Amino acid sequence: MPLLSTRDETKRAPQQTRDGWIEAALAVLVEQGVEAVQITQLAKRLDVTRGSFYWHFASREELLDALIAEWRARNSDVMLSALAESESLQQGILDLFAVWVDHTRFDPELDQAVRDWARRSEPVRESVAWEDTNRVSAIAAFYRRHGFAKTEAFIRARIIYFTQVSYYALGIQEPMTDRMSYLEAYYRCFTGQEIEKDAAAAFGARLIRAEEEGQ
Amino acid sequence: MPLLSTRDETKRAPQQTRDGWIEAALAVLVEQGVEAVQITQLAKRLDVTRGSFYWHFASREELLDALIAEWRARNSDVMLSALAESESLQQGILDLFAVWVDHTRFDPELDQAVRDWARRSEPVRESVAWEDTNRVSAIAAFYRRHGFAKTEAFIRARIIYFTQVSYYALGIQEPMTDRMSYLEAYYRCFTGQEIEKDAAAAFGARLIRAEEEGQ
DNA sequence: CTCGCTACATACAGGGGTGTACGGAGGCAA
DNA sequence: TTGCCTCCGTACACCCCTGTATGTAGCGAG
Repeated sequence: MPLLSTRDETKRAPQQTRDGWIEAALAVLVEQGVEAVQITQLAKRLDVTRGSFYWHFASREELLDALIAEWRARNSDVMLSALAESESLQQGILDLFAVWVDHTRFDPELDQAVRDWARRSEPVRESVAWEDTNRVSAIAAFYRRHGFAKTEAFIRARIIYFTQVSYYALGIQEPMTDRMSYLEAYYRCFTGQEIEKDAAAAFGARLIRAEEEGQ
Repeated sequence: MPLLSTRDETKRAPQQTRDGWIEAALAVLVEQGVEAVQITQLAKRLDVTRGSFYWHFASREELLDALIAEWRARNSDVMLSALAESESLQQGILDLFAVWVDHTRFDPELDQAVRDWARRSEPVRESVAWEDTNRVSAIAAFYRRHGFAKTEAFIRARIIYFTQVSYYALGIQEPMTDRMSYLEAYYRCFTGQEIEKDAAAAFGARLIRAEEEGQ
C-alpha cells in the first residue's frame, strides 16, 4: 500500500516504489532507530538489491529527509484538533487522553523514534522542538480558555504533555484496567478539579470499545 | 583523576589505566551516545593505540558493562536521600527541585545518555526501568508520609518525576529567572497546595547561590 | 523488430570498526 | 646482566556500510 505516489501512475507499477522504500525505512526507524536505517538492510527486507535504492534516491540523506517529512505529515494536527473542538475542560482533557491511547490517530512509536533521532541530529532536533512548543502552546491555550491564568495554564500544559512524553519514552506498559483506575487521580493532578463519576465511567467504556476495535 | 583503581598501585602508573578508558568512554557516551563509544575513537582521544585497550579490556562489551556499573554507582541514592530527610511536604519538593538543578549531585546528562542507550538494549532497559520504578516509589512514599492517599501519591510521584525526565529528554533550556517565575505554578500543580511566599524566595536565592558556586 | 526508457542487478572502490597475534620498550628483581 | 612482567605499538584478517559505474531484462512505441 503506497503512501502517496509522486510518480506517473499511468505506467506499470515498478517492483519497488519510492514510497515502498520509505515505508520500510519508517518501520526500521521505529523498530531499531535511525542508525539501523541502512540501505543494505532495507534492500534485504524488500528482497531487492541496493541498485534499486539508488535509482529512487540520490543518497541515504535523501531518504532520511523523506522520513522526517512523513513524520510531520502524520503526527501534527492530530492533537491540536482534538483540543480545538472541546467544549468543556473535562471533555478536552478526556479527548486528549483518548488521542494518546488511540494509536490509530496518533503514532507514539514513530514520535518516540523521531525524538530519539533528534538527540543525535541538530536539524531533526529543531523540527521536534518546534512541534513540542507548538503542542504545549495548544494545550496552554486550551487551559486558558477554561479559566486558568496564563502562567498556570502554561505549566499545566507542560506537565500533562511532558508526563505523556515520558510515558512513551520510558515504555510504560500497564494493563488498561490499572490505567483506568488512575484516571481520577490523573484528572485531579492535571486540573486541580474532580472528574464527574459518570464521565469517568463513560470514558472507560470508550477506551474498552476503542481497544476492541483497534485489535 | 582515576575514579577508583582496581589495580595494584604499588607499581608505577601505566600510561592509561582501565579507569582512564572508562572516563573517556563516559564522556563520549554523554556527548554522542553509545554507538560513538568506539575503541578506535577513544584511542585517538587518549592518544594511544587500540593495543592498549585490549590489554585493559577483553572486548568492547566489557567496557560497556563497566559504563553501566559507573552510572549505577553515581546516580542512585542521590534523589532518594533528599526525600528521606525532608520534614515537610514543601521542604521535600524544594529539595527534589534542588537535586535536579544542582548538577554536581545528580548528573542528568549521564542519566539521559543511559536512557537513550536503554531504548536499544534490553539489559540496559531493565536496569533503567528498575531505577525509575525505584525513584517513583520513593517519591510516592514521600507524598504518602505527607497525607496523600495511596493512588494519588503514586500518580503525583509519576507526574513530577516524568515531567523532570522530559525536561532533560527534550533538552529544555530556559533562563533561571524564567524557571523561577514558574516555581509557584509548578508547586501548585504538583501538590495542589500553595507555596509559602518566603520559602519560594529563599529557594530562589539558594539556586542563585548554587549556580554561582557551580560555575 | 528494434529502439529506448525504466527499473533494476552486479561488481568494484573506499572507508571505518572489531579482534587477534606478535613484537618491543622499559622498569624491577636476582 | 639477565630475565621477567607490564603495557603498548604494529600489522593483519575480517566484516559491514556507502556510493558509483556499468551491464541488462522487460515493456511500450514507432
